[in-house]
Amino acid sequence: MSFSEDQTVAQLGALAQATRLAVFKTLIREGSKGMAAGLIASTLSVAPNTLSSHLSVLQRSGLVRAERQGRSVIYSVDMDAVSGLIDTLVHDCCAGHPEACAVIDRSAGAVAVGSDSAA
Amino acid sequence: MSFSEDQTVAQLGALAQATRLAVFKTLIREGSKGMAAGLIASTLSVAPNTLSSHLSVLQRSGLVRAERQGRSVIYSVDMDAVSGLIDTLVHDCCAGHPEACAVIDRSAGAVAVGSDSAA
DNA sequence: TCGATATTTCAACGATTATCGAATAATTGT
DNA sequence: ACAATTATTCGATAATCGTTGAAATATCGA
Repeated sequence: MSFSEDQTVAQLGALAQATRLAVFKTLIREGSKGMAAGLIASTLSVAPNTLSSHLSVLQRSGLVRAERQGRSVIYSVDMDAVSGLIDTLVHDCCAGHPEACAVIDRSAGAVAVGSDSAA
Repeated sequence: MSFSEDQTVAQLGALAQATRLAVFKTLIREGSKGMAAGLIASTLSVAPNTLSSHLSVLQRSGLVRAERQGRSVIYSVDMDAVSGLIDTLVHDCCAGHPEACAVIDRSAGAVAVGSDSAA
């Protein structure tokens, strides 16, 4: 269920750019309903062709899906992939040092570390 | 307590490179005791000067700290920064759609989403 | 089929990145 | 002061990245 190191790097890289992170956040907000490429472009004031290349990076990383719908292409976040990425990060952080995760438990608030099903 | 978007991008970018992700994992495993730059270099078979530039990226992002100890420079992970990054990611994922986080809760195993103190 | 809409692809460019060899600091022991 | 150890900085180079304008593709409606 976990990701290869290469894929993790690709997914982190996909989010490690201001425009793409903004796209990601926008898509997350839209949920499973997704959003058309053109609407994302106008919402974020990004040129359609520039956005297209960013969307392709996000899609290639697996964090985002695309589905043609008439003239539009609807993009949406693959929540399983996102949770997998977060899972990988959290798992790496706890590697060999479960007590290190206490920090995450405490300061994050929204994240609680429990069983180790992620191994 | 949260990070600016720029800092989030910088931190994701710091991890979005194979060598740096390997350094990060190695340092996580060493915990608060940290590890000398040279030892990291030989452990990962990376040239000292190349590693130095990667360490500087990690340090500039805030994910990693450096402390001079005699001739060596000991690097260690700032767990607060790591938990902050994970917190930010999780928070973004839940933005406006708390039910989306159910996926994280289910598939991640090690991550459970509870109260929304991250807002 | 034609024109309009929506998106992607292509070629080119400047900017950034990862790596290397060599030179430069900083620290320690003699 | 000198040599040895540890790490960083400096140029240079090849590769990758983000953006742009123009052209191409796909879909729909008249």
